[in-house]
Amino acid sequence: MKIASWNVNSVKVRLPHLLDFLTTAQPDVLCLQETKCLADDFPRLEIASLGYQVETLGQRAYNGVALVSREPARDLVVGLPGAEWDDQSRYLEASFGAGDHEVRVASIYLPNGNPSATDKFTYKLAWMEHLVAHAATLLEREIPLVLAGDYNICPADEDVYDPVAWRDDALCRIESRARFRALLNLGLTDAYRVFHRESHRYTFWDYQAGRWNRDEGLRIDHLLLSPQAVDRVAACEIDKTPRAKERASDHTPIWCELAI
DNA sequence: ATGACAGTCTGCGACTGA
Repeated sequence: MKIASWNVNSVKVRLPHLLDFLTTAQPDVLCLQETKCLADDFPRLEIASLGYQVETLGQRAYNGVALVSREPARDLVVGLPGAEWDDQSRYLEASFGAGDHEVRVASIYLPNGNPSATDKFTYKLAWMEHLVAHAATLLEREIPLVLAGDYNICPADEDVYDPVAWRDDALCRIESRARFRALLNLGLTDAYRVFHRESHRYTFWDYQAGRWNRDEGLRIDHLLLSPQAVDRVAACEIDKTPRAKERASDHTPIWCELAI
């Protein structure tokens, strides 16, 4: 089972690239973030024509997450449990497959948190603490679990093109990294680092200042795996193809293959 | 260098993002 994650920065604008990715990469489940549209406006027909169905939590103009899948999603959880005060569309979770083939998947759009001297940073940290608590609950199920999404966290300096310049940014602050490590300390594994030890591998490149052409980016999109998922993971790659296209998202997809 | 991004709608400038 191939599970991918991609912050598309508007699903309407990115629809041609999205259809292209579904056709070429053939994921079984694709987690989307920053869809930026209401559920009623989601381009379901075009996606359905490729044999995929959609579950989404959307809002106007900002945020928005979705699960695009070949099989129907089961036991949907809409919004981050325990964070019912959050009115932003940032979390969607469901099961795919049945019995020994069941995988629980979440599409996560974690708050950015900048500027880090404001309540936006407080909101990010609070949101992360709820995510840690919920992840602990999910891990008790002892099933394959993939927490996929735009975490807006660079786990280490090697995940940043210029760690000194980014040191005080909400994506790199020690408070943000500590909470990301709290997820790992629960027993979750960063799927990309199972297969790749190289520094300077990115999933995001800012639109400004020629960051893409200079390969100056950030690794902020992650697939976190439960022990039962790590036992089955066969590959994890960042697909840079979509980022190179005209009118691209500033993020590019990351995917993993589970032997399920 | 009076610059150099992209998306949305409160819409032709402001807000948000990373």
